[in-house]
Amino acid sequence: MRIAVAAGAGDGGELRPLDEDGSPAGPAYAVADLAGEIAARERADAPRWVWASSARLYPRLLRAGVRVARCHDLELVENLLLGHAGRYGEPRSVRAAWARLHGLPVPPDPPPSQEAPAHAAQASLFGDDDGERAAPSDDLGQVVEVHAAQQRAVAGLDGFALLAAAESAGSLVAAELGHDGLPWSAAEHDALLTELLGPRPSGGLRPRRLQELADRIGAAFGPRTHVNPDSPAQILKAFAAAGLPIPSTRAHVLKRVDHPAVPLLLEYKELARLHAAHGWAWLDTWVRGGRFRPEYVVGGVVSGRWATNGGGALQIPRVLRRAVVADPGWCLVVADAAQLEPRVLAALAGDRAFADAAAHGDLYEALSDAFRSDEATGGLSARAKAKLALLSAMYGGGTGEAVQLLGVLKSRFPDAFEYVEAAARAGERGRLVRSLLGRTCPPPSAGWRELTLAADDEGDPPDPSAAEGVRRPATAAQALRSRGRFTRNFVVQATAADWALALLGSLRRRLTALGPPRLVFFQHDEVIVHAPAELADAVTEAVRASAEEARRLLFGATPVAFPMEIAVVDRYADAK
DNA sequence: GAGGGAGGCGCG
DNA sequence: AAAGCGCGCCTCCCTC
Repeated sequence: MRIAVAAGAGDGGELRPLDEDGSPAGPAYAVADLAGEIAARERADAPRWVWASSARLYPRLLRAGVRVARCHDLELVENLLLGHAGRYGEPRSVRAAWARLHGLPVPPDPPPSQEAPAHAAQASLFGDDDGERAAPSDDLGQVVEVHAAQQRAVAGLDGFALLAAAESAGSLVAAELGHDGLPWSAAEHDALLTELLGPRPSGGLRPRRLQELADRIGAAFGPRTHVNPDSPAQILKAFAAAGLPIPSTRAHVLKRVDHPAVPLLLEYKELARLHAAHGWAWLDTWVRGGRFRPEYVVGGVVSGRWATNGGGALQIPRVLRRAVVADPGWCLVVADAAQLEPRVLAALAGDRAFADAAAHGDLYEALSDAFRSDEATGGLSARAKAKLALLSAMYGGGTGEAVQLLGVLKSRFPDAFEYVEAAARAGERGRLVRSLLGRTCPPPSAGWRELTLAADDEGDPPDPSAAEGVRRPATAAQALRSRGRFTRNFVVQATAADWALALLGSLRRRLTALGPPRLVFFQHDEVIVHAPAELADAVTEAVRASAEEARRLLFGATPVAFPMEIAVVDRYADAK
């Protein structure tokens, strides 16, 4: 059973029961308390809720204490359908979708980010929690019509029903992650910063440790020399003046330079980044009541990975993991899909030998026999060679010694090799590639087509569009290779995202059955569940069962295993 | 003073 | 030793 929902401008809204195919199964009706009505119908029927956008609607329900099991997120599904049709980036709102159905002018999507938590404090000045109440109310007729059209479209595309359901489940998870928050100890965070940087400085001053390093860096270049270590340009100049010209100030470049300033600079860079990106200012902005509440953006990455809006939740430095601490009597179940992308390739390609190697344990170790005899890459262990070959195949690398290793991969695991090669060739021809469930890569830009059509053999002209200021490959050959690397990687990364989404949906359902445990973190191939300590084993089992369910949903009877590395800990830093 | 590109680095 | 894919977000520094 499905129920379409249109949120009103205030607390009310309109609803209408639907059949699976989207046709109305009863009359529309209005209610004054939408959250209350949804709670009641959820208890009675647990329908699949059909609404414009979980990101806009569901936080309001969560604040009212209402959780739902299933939904159909029209904006996210519209986005998937548009992408599949090669119309990536067209407006995805219900209004826009409805206009397209009727051949009417399509309104642009409202600019994102107005509902970001960072702006919530500002918005509340105007009596507005996070902007959703100010949004114009949904039109129930449009919701019903767009949903029916989507159901027809989805039914005609292989895998898409699962993709739409998984993306929608993801939208519920994302809102719940933002609502529940990651347990975060401000005291631990502050202690770590103080340990590494010195006490919190007042004003905009550098912390003591950074100032010391900055002074010593200047002194290393000469008496009374002043170099701002935050300025790559000044650092380059200082090294040039010292007779050591360097192409950039990246850490790996500096490491090869013999100069007393180098170790100081490397330490400065590391600490300065921690201070700037995750220092006291971050703590003040993002942590409230012992929780870090990032805003996840489902489908924020073309491959189907999630992005976040502010707070950098997907880039939390490893040193800060000691600030992620379970509540007393609770634990963190930290679970990580081991070697997910090469396993996905193994399952996708149906390469018998490769899939057998991926059937259990350490995939790279299992493959390493094939690379043991390779002489070309001296120092590396056979396992390291196997890993390098795989990464090169999936990322489109393969310069230098990796060329040799790719040759081994090609001869020993031809189907796996061919799978990514075919994706690369498709990309170079300007074609679209898709994940297993049908998520589709964006088409190449007009500039790419122009460049690659204009000069399709060697001797490419310099890029005439450079004047536009857009960073572009200089030659057609570069553009082609770049696009090939993108599509080559897309098929693997996007199918890994399919799998992760299926995992999340399954795990969410199992955790709901357990009661108190909550998903509190998700990062591409890793989840954290916050649970009462006595439920740790049950949660661990739920994670394993979910990984297995995701494998079966995507790949059926593949021999490829998707093992989870799971740790039950008090703090995130103690996992692996 | 805002805006944005470049350089750099955090995560997977 | 580094590189090949996908991101967000910091500071610097230049342009408008």
